[in-house]
Amino acid sequence: MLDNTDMGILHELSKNSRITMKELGEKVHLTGQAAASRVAKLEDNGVIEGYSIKVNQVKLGCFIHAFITIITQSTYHQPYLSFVKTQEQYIINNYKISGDGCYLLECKFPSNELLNQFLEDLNEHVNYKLSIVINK
Amino acid sequence: MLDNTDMGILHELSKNSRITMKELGEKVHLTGQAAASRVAKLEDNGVIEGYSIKVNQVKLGCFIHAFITIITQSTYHQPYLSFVKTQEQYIINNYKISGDGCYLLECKFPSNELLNQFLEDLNEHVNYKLSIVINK
DNA sequence: GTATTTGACTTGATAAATGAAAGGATTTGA
DNA sequence: TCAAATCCTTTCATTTATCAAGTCAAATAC
Repeated sequence: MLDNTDMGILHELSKNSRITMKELGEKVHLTGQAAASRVAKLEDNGVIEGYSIKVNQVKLGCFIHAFITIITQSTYHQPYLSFVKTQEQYIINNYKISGDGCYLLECKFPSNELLNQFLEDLNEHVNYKLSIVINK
Repeated sequence: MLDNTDMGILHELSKNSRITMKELGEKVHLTGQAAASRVAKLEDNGVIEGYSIKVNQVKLGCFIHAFITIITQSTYHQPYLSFVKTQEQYIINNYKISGDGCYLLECKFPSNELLNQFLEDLNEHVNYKLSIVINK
């Protein structure tokens, strides 16, 4: 389904998705037009889901990057899920997981105060274990 | 430092980083040239770290998305870190964390067999707790 | 209070990329 | 063997990006 050229295209676009089709073509030994049509095909069949940017959260004022393992006593998760929806500014991802916990919440916070407030609010619905990212 | 227009630019580029500067300008009520110069400034001061794509890992044959909490008995982490470097094809992120464990490893695997092999190899250096992502 | 500087934007000209259409290899299947 | 399909290249018209002035307003200095 995908050949080495396609993998090369995905690799190059992962490094820099704003590259021109002409440059991309040069990297994988195609003309710009051929590269563009390959990329269009990768979009059509859903391999490429979208184009995004990497934002430096620290420079945006979010110093704290945390993973929070969610443990629910209740089998009724809706209160937790509703709460998460109200906290979108802090949430990067909410994974439903198997293993140690029901959900793994990836979050960012601009201060310990706001993290503390978030945890207090969170604790009204579920228990949790907190892990702070020190380095990547 | 960053005004609402800059936030709008970051928002639009997060949704689609391949938008033309002309279109981006229209969305935030600027000319293409003004938008391009704002974006250049955001790149220069490090707010925008890069441009990337979202790849559908399932379509690439990686069905299993896992978080592995790493617990080391030894204070000497180098064997683990060296091992991780040899397994780049499976590793999405390796976070050093505080809390329950020393590292949080985000991985993808094309099969249970390869996950199993990975865990066996991993277990030669450290202990771990495995969480499989069911949903996002 | 006026002049100067600075920053952010617009305009306009030029260079570059994109998109569409046509055509040429190569492969596939009847 | 022939026809169809796939993938690529070439060409050209159109769109976009880039660079250099030029405008405007606010801040700063004299």
